[in-house]
Amino acid sequence: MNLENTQVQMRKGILEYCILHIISRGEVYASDMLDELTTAKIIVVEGTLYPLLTRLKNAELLEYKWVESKSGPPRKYYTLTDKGSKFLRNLSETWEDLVHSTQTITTKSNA
Amino acid sequence: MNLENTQVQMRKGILEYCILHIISRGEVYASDMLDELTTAKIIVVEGTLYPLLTRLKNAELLEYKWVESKSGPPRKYYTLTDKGSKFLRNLSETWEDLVHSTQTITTKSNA
DNA sequence: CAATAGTACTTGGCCATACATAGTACTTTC
DNA sequence: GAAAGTACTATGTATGGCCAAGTACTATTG
Repeated sequence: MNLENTQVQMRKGILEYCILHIISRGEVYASDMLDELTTAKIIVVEGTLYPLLTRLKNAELLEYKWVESKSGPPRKYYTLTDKGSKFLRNLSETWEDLVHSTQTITTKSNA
Repeated sequence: MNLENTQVQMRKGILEYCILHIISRGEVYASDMLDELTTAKIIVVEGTLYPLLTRLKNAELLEYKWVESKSGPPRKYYTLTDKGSKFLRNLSETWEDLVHSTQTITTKSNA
């Protein structure tokens, strides 16, 4: 058990939430997402993102279409399905609750 | 992949953070923690909490002393070690960053 | 037109945590 | 001394993030 481990654990699920959010705002492909996550200081590597997208697609929360690119191979542009939108709304609630609960714990002073 | 799974994943690491925080405020034993977590709407079962405490102790972030109880078996009262305090401070930073990053993503409107 | 570099996506294996479930040990109460 | 309650322990499972290596397509370049 070390700090790095716990930090990794803390990210679990949150990444999924962020990805869904980014896609909910419009069609994007993987590199777009990586850029936005990096800007928000959430560093993600390909080996994390691609499998996640595949899982989300298999769960029918996402769908994609191939779009040809002028500079390289074609790209998968993702959009949310209806199921994905619903899922995201639920997840938002969960996240808000979690943040609130954590705040309750961490801002409580010595009794 | 379903909602429940992701919710479970979201808790990972955060629980550890909350536990450390609760202990940082003074000597407590497991049931105290369960009560406080439940009050904050973080539902935890024994099978999750006890192994976590053992892990934290083995990592030398916690130490405990046995205290006899008037109503049942003796209890382990936990306190943070110096190492634990440092760990908690690091974790606080990680958590704050994560919340902030997530907010950056989720409050961004359609570009 | 091979060879190289760059972009986009894929795959397999590893690890740590949360959880379910069952079990041990001690104390009080009737 | 049997039952109920409290506190802690042990085992096995599943999941997601990560590392690392690999595939496939396009554009450039000598």
